[in-house]
Amino acid sequence: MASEVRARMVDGAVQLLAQKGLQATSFTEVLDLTGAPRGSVYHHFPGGKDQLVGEAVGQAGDRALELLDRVDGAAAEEVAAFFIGMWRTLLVRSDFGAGCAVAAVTVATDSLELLDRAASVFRTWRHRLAQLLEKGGVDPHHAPGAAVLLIASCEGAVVLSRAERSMEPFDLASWQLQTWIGSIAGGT
Amino acid sequence: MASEVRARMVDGAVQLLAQKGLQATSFTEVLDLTGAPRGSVYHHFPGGKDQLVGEAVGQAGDRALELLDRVDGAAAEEVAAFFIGMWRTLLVRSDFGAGCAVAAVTVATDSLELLDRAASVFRTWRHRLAQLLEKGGVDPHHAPGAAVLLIASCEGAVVLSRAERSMEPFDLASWQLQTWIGSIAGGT
DNA sequence: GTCTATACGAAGATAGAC
DNA sequence: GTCTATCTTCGTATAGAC
Repeated sequence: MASEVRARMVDGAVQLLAQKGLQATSFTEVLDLTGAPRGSVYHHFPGGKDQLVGEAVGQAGDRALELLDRVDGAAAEEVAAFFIGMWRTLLVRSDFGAGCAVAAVTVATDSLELLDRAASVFRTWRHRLAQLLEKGGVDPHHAPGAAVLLIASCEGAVVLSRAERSMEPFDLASWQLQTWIGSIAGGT
Repeated sequence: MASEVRARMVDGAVQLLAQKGLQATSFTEVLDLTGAPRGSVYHHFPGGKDQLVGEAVGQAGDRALELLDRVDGAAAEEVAAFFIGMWRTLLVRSDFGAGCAVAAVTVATDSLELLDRAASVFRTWRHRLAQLLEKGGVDPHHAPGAAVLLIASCEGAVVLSRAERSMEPFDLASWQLQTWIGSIAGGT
């Protein structure tokens, strides 16, 4: 299939963004990682690197969103635990080598379009998470706030744990988070 | 003075890291920003870019630490509010153009030394913040956890707000954070 | 769709004069 | 301490053949 190579390149870009950041996500690296043919880079991505990275950001956003479907209808505590678990798994599997691809782009790009793409992903996550938390028992008034704090905390905790190459900061932060979610979900 | 130029370069590097990330923190950019003379780059930083960036990370860490001295002895709620306020000010003053220099390095470097430097900064922040929170009324058992969550949340919230170019995510997250701190500080 | 060749710029780094 | 010149490597991007 024609787009198989294309899809692999986008996936590879997601991985590289998460692991090495925007700079190191060069065509050369993506090609090395995916085994995609050099000659077809600008065939698939006439918009160049920004297009590839933009699609990678979208891809990373979609993937997380799909995963969240698994806890649709679950209790708020489980929703939070699952979301936290997603990030924890990323850290453990990559041995602290990977973080959030979307955040990596956000702090390193000078393109407003890429920034908009990242913003769009974050907004979608926030919305979906708030929806799930509300369904799971969180006061509708508090759900949006709980969703942002959950996302922000995980994003930040991932950075701390990557720097320290230890789960300790992440686990410590997520523990607080979980008990907090428990308190606003149960005690309304 | 001899080290004046040097200090300006480190400060410039901090600023560039926060605004444009590790890649864009090149000697050229630092020189343009600070007006420092080209010829003395490797005189002041024989270790090259990594040395400059490493010192910038340390500098950024120290600066935040110094600021925190202002709330030594204050109530936990005030300590949290002040820490949050530091990040808020950064976002507002830079019009969402700047974030955390330490985090920017963490997600983009492949140097273990730089990662260690970043880890060291985060650990110092955690320790100092926990100390202040404890002094301000937080249960000693909970202080370290509260400190990590505070730092992680702010780091993440800054990223969300930079992407969306709006204070809304940051303010929403910090609001949750403040009420939470209030609950663990007052209600022990 | 994929190849090779190539243009162009920018980055990090070094050497030697002043 | 600072300057200029230069080397090397790597990145993005384009052109034209297959």
